[in-house]
Amino acid sequence: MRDGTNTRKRLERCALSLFVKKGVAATTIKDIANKAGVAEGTLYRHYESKDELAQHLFSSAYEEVSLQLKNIAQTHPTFEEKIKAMVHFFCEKYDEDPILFNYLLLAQHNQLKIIHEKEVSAHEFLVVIFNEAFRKKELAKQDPQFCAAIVMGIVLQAAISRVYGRINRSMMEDVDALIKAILGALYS
Amino acid sequence: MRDGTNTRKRLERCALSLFVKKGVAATTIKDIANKAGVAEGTLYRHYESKDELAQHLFSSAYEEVSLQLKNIAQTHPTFEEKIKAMVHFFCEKYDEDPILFNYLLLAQHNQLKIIHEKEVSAHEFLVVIFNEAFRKKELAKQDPQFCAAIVMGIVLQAAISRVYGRINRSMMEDVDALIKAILGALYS
Amino acid sequence: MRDGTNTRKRLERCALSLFVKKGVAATTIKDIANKAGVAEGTLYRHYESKDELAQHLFSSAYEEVSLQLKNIAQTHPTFEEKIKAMVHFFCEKYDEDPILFNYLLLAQHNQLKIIHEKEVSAHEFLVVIFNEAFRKKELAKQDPQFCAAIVMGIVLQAAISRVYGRINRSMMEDVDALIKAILGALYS
Amino acid sequence: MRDGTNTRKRLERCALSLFVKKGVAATTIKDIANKAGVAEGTLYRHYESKDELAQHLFSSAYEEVSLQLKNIAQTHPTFEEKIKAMVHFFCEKYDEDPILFNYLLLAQHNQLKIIHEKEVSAHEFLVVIFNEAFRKKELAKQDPQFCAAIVMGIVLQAAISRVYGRINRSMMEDVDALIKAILGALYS
DNA sequence: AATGAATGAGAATTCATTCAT
DNA sequence: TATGAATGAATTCTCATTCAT
Repeated sequence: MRDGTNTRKRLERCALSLFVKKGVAATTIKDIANKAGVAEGTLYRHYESKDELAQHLFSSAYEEVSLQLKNIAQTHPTFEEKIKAMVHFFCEKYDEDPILFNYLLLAQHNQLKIIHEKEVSAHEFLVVIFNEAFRKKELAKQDPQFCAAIVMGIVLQAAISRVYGRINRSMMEDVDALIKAILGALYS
Repeated sequence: MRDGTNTRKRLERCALSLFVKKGVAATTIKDIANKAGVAEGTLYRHYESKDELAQHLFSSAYEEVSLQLKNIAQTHPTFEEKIKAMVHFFCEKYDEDPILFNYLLLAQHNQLKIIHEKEVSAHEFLVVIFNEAFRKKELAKQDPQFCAAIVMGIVLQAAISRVYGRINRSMMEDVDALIKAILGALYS
Repeated sequence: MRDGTNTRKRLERCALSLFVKKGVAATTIKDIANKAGVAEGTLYRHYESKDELAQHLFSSAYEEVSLQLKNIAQTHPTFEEKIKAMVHFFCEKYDEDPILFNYLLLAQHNQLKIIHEKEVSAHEFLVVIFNEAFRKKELAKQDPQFCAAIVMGIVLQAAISRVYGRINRSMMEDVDALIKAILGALYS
Repeated sequence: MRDGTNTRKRLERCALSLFVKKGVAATTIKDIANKAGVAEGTLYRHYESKDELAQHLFSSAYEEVSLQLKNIAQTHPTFEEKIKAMVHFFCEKYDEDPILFNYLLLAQHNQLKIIHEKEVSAHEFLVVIFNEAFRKKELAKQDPQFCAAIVMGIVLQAAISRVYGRINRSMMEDVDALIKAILGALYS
């Protein structure tokens, strides 16, 4: 009996790169099937619809990253260590699978609503961490949402610069600079 | 008596908010016409196509902002003043018309072709300014693309936090904090 | 401005005859559009889907007939007169638009569930009438559902015999014979 | 160890109830396979196609019933006895396997081609019997098609009332009432 | 300018059937 | 015999655009 795992993986990778290159709406089932070298109908054996595929790609990656971020935050005692570890983790992950990460970055503006409902956004984690830091007097009290925006903004824009080819280094090569910038912005 | 200018304006505002909420591809002519309270065909009295409308909305706003940004950069002598003025301008513009600005922000992920063709993204302005600052020793030499990413990241994420309702203040209320954070990140 | 009423009517008549001839499932949008001489997309300007069209054809006709039957039952005092008038009405209606009626007959096995929910089936009317007749001692007490089945069975099968070409007369030509048969069956 | 006969029987029963519930066209191979707890492909070990299965279910039951009906008609001398025996047989058969019988009843509206090809519908039997009765002066001369419609209508509607749960008794419990009604209708 | 019915190309989806295991 | 992944033709449906009014 044929094993569909391979086809499924191929479909996901092909869809991913097309979604990143052209956007979900502009990518057709035909595009994906052609690229994956299967018939159009095959996609529907694995996913109920194009949207479900787009969703699945987003959610599964997003949830995994979110969970790991949470873990990392918990295993580090001080605020500064938490931030360092999280940025480090993010850079590592990005370099590991830039296409998947690019999808995560670009898709967030369309699919984040769903994630919002699940209340597991990275943004919210950061808010929790900031509130804890304020309580422990590790950082001068400010709007945690504002602080979270700074951290997210710096890291995400660094990644987006890679999407558009403005920076070609790996994220890990900039990890220290990123951490320094973030802490500089927060402690300024 | 119907006034064509009014219809046009209404179509643009309705299109804009729908484009921001659902994305250009997912917004149909019918959506726009319904929201504007006109017939579907009416849109074609004002624009050749949906794409032309999307383009027009982007370009007209973008051009104005670009021009003003360039102006600001030229009228301020030092690097720090330039940055301050630009962030100030950005916040002001955002508060003036958040929906239009959100469209400008989010469109970068959908209509990149346009921006690239014009080769005049805000990012590129920043790179020029950074290179000048390095030349003038106003700032320790670094990768200007990296620096630009930091500035853009902080400002854009602050705006995006407003899109998602995480921050409800005006941008101008945060303008000083934003400038402080940016300079803190750059000089760290 | 073009008036869609004509197109709509034509679509309904064409759909109706195709549904009767081949069944709803076996009739394609293309079939209907071709027969009506319009583009396939046109159907969707008038109905959300093929199913909605099938449903609409059924419901609107069924509801009208049910309502009229109810009226007739109320305007006749005795049980026998009620039955006579209802059978008369049914025969008249059938002859007026046999295709629509055939659709009603054949579709009932697929769509009657929906009607059931509305509690307006002809069967239920009959039950009410029989209960009243039992109360008034116009008829020996029996299971009203059983009696209703007899009335419905005789009338509907006479109509179905026309669908399949076994009988070619109009229903009105058999109206007296039908009434006689029904009363004979009930009073036996 | 799997027994092929069992699988086949299960497939048939599952298909049957689905065909009755949703109609042949609306029932998918997947539906049947899922309900039977086998893979989709398995069905094709037993039947060439979905249509062959639908056909087979119909034909095998139909043939048996037809043959027995013919037999009954021949072994009873008088018209009244023939009718009584046939109704009796019909009720017995229905109670024996209501689902199969419902399929037989409802299939006439979907698979008429088959019946017509065989030209041996119950309706035609009745016509022959009626013509004989007219010849023997057992019944006043009328349109045999009309008479057949009365008999079929009463019996089928009684069965259909069971499909829709309006009557919950077995058919055999109503057999005498049915015969009385039929004769009442015919001799009226 | 405005309308909204009609178009038709193209996209998404369904599903009976085949086939490698 | 059994499996279920894969196929692909057929079908449904969408929607930007055109056009008669």
